[in-house]
Amino acid sequence: MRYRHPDRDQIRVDGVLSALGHPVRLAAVRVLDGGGEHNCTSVLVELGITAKSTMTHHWRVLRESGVILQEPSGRENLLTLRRDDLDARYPGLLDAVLAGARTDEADSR
Amino acid sequence: MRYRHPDRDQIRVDGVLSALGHPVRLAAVRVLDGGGEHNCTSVLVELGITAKSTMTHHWRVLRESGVILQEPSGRENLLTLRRDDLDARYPGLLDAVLAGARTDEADSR
DNA sequence: ACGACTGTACGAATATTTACGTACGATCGA
DNA sequence: TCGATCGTACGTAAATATTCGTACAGTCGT
Repeated sequence: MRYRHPDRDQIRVDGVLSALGHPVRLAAVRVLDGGGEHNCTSVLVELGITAKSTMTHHWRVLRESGVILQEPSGRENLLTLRRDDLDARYPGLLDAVLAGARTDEADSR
Repeated sequence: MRYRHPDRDQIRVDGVLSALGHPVRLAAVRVLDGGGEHNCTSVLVELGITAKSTMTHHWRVLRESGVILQEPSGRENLLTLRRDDLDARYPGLLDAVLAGARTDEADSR
């Protein structure tokens, strides 16, 4: 299956913010930002999510808001952060969000 | 009436993002960022919102997520952006979001 | 071909969000 | 004091978001 991703110019900041404004999705984005190759299951396991179908929903939200790319490869679905597009359209936004997530994490421990 | 605002340390980035991830609230924040003194009604009029009670709801979301301050003054409610707190806790985030909103606006015209 | 694996689609249940009307409390000016 | 103004509280309705189970389609290794 092939997905429709918004073009860089079609990305909207309110969509990005509401996509990232959910703990599970923000955590998923942090995993993708951590580097390495990821598919749906590997992130799901890392986050401790129980249902695959729940995660499918979150992937869709992230994909349709322009935050991630989903590329089928064999039976897997490779996931990447659209860092180039986000940095080009919203300079500094993604980094500020990721840094903020680290701040919160440090604070709650 | 006096409101409870979260301390700077209690602000969480997912709360901020989901608060800003709504077109009306993002627009309201842009108005506050524009400078000048604002109360609930002045922003409501500027945004063309119909119901005051709807806006009350959005003010609560923005206040409880730590994005704005609401300070009663006479019969009005003075609204200010918590720029200092947000900049201190999440450097660059607010500016990136506001710049992003301008990018989107320019693109859709 | 077979079974295991990856991920989606769909429907359902639940929870949350959004929007609005109405009523009310507090404040201000005359 | 009276009437107008500011904003909230509450209830309600509708829309959306979240989560999960089940079923299924496609891919891989043997």
